[in-house]
Amino acid sequence: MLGGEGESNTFSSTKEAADERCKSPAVDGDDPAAGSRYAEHGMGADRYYIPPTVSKQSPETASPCSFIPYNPGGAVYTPASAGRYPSSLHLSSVLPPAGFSPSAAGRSHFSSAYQLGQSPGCIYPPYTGSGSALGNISLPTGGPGMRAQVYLCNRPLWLKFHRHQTEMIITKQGRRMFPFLSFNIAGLNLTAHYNVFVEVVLADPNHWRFQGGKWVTCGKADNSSQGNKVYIHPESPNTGAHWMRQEISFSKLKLTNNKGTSHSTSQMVVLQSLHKYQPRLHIVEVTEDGVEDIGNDVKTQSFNFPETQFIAVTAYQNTDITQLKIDHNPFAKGFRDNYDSMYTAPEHDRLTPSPTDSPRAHQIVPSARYTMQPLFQDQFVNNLPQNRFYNSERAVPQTNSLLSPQAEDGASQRWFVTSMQQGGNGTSTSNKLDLTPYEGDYSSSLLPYGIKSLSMQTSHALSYYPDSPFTTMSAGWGSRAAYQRKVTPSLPWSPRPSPTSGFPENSNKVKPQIEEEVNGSGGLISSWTEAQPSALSLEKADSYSTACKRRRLSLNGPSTEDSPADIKCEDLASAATNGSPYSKEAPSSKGMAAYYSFYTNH
DNA sequence: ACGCTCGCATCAGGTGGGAAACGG
DNA sequence: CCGTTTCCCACCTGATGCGAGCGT
Repeated sequence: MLGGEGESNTFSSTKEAADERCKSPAVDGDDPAAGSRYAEHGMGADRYYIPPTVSKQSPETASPCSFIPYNPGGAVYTPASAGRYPSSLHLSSVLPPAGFSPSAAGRSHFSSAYQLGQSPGCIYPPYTGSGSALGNISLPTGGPGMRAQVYLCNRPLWLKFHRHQTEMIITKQGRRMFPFLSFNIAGLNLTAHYNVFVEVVLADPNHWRFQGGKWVTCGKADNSSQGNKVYIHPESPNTGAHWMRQEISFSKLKLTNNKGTSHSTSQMVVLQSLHKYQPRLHIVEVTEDGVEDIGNDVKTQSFNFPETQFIAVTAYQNTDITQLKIDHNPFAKGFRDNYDSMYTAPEHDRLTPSPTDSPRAHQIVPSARYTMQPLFQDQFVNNLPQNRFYNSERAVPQTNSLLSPQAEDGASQRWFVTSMQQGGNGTSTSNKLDLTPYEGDYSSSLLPYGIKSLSMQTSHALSYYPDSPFTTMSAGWGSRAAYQRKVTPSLPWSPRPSPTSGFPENSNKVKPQIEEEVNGSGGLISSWTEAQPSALSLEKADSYSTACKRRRLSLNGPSTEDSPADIKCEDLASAATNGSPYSKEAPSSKGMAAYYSFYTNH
């Protein structure tokens, strides 16, 4: 582990230094797993795995970063009794269940590969716009094998949920995750073959229960969990070029509590209700036929994203989570209480005509509804009338949020460079990477993004949740329908070299994510390659969002996500990105002007 | 005539809510 | 008794198939 030890040692201190106001009682303060006990004690015993996600930043800089309880959140509990997890777990990746093969079978342990030494100043190598972006990646190490860079595409959405302690429904037949895991990968060998899979491991040794409006521990976790814990991406194995070409979505991954399921183990991950889990991404270099070189740990890399931690439940406990799910998951649209009214609202009640100028939801450009939603919805989500949903102790005070609405608003005005946490392997530098984005409360990070502009032209990865290319953007759903509507049919999934020349067109693919972050997760925003436009949109967006907020609060009018305003927002977001939902081409300046104009006029 | 695009209808499947069932 | 789990429901999305319209 490169520097893993050193980093881990800073864990507790950093945590303490973390800005308390940024902590979410639900996920941090009350989270036993969040305490340093795991870091300090767990580390000693290889029972606990504490990803070195904490940087050695000074308290000043670390505080803001603590917005996301990385430290505790990144902890992964490894039941001593879980034989499937090798003892070598210490500061390393957890070995996949024995059942997993071929890549994991027989492995003694996963390498604690140093996952990208992404320093605040070199998060992403500038994208040149020509040739292969990959070629420009500066590997943190000069050792054998390339170190992958993994980015959680829909991180903003995850953060939103994480603030309230994410819950995932598990059912006998299996329930998809929402938000689902979606990554962008860079730094792989273009021609080498890799298996990409997600493993869901216990995040802590506790059994949880929702009491008094928050999650509290309740005894010990059942370590005797059995069943599949690994979900291998259906496209595995495949070339590095393939994996880097577009988002790697795990939207089909299902969670179940049915240990007996064997037929669909490939799609189901067996979990236990009321236990906290940490998804972990593994990238294993394999031979062309999918056989892993068990003798080379360097070829295995793991990544943890603490914000993706969740508690498995059979029924939602926290209404905040429920509302977030409803607000962001298109399949739950039917539960949006103002779903009808939002579309039937009088024309005059609209801030601006929708693109189609139709009052009916389905007549509104679908993309508008989805794409936009995330862009500003967050701000509404946390500002919904309190009586809208809460009627029981399950309701969690808004204070549970890491940031108060005000804080979030403020944050939304700042730049935030999306960075993916890396760190799974207990690599140290990952911390820096992760935290950097949040540095200064998202205020100061304005880093050029280049790499993740890796192609995202199609949506196969997220064919179902079309957000595909822009999943990121809208926290997961934003880009949906419209984007894929006229998008070229998905290319067949097959290993093939990633056209280096293909990057340019997608150079801004990740951009949407930024947009999402503007309103999302407390106003996170990333600066893509085009800082200027984004900044502008952000500013206006913020302005608009304020108006929307007022509107919603006072009038309880049209829903944020579906209102014409949203459409505009979406358009704006789209326009601001190369991945315009209406075309693969970069938005025309004209279009941009129009969008900006909208904000200006409102 | 042929091929392509578009719109509509249909169907499979995903979603949370709520009530009933289950179990400690 | 209470907390948890299961099942069913209405609603929604997305994929697919089909036919109409249009251009070559």
